[in-house]
Amino acid sequence: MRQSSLFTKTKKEVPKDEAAKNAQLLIKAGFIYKEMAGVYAYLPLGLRVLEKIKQIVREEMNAIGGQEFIMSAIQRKELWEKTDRWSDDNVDVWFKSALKNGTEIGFGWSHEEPITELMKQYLTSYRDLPTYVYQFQTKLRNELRAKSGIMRGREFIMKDMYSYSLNPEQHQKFYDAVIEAYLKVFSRVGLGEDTYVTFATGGAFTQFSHEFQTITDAGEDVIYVNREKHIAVNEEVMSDKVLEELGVTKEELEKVKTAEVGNIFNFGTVKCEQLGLSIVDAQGQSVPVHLGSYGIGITRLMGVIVEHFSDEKGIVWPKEVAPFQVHLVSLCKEEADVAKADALYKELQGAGVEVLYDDRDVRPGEKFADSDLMGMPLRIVISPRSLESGQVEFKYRASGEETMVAFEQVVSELN
RNA sequence: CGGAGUGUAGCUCAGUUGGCUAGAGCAUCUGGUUUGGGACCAGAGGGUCGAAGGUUCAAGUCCUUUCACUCCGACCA
Repeated sequence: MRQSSLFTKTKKEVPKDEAAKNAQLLIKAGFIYKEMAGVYAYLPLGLRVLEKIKQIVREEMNAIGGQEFIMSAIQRKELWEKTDRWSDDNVDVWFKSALKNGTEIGFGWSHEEPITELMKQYLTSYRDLPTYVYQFQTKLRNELRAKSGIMRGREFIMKDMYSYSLNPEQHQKFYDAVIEAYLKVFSRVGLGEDTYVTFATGGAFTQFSHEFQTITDAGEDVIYVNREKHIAVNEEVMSDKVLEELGVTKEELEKVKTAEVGNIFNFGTVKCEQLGLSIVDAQGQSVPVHLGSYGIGITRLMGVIVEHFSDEKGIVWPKEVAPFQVHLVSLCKEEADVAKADALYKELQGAGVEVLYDDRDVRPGEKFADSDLMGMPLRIVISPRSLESGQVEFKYRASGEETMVAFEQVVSELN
């Protein structure tokens, strides 16, 4: 994409009402726009990052048998009454409205109820199990206080997956597969080192649920980790008894701030019993289904990545989620040089390289500052100076390493 | 929802005890000079001073109400 046609612009100063580093950088660099507290628009560059993250998640969910679809954001009141989660006393994040005829509706803050209702039409036999479905959905939550930029919004995108299993064994098998898949996701987006499967409150069905917590000062949670054993326990379930069960001592644990990027639950059969989802087993008996719920906050994950990968100059996108792999920065002015820059741009595009081409007529300093701020993994500078020797300059955003590459060798150098 | 703070140009901000046509920097536009780390010179456009009501000869400034935003806390299946 030519930067001269990109409608967004970078800013030198950020709005003073934005304190979170992730939002400051993303706004400065033109990736997001703040509509109101906790509500952000994703601009072209930001959208590309979101899509990159979604694609990684999609691949890993498909790999363990997930089927993607998408539900509605508008939900019926009746379903939530069946599980006693419609009342504002029980769930305080509801956005609610009403149809013209007075029928009350809610805007989905979660989808366990409606999806299970939907599944009643399709899951009728033990032969239909297990079934795994997931979606990327905009969740709406009327948070009392939005904070931390895109890490805790009132409107955000979540990948939520649900498993319908015949029995505890079948459920557990998938649950374990999800843990592995999630770890792959966080590893692929560059957060593997600092993301821990964390024991957390499990609710009524199991002793623990599992959270995926990424170490970051911007986080809202506190967990205790043992980096060597890669064991982590949420502060809320820390006790001598728990530590003993996990085989670690307090002294071996380090207290860290984290952001929850994923969470998985076992609902047992309770939810399906409440909503009336049962199937006929091999013996011809009607039995309730085991439900599991698995979430990854896509937009939050983007925020955590920015918090994690940035320096004083701007964002440092991991290759896997960068909006473009290459930022081609042209300092060329003369017609012949510009033609060479254009040619290189086309060549890169032709080779399937995602390239943002800074063809703007602005001074070099501004281009470099913008390039650092926007944070593509590789910057290729083409200028009269470099072309004198028939070369371009490669500069890697993360390491700062610079090398000169012959004009003709650029594409092959990238492979 | 409790506590604290802030609303003046697209962004960051100044504006004294109420007083003349509301300012600066950045950004934008025009012309010129520049061209490897956010340049410089000259000029231009851009404002119902968050909103509503009130006091006053006179309100960005004082009073009342209200809305929004930020931070701390509580909350976060």
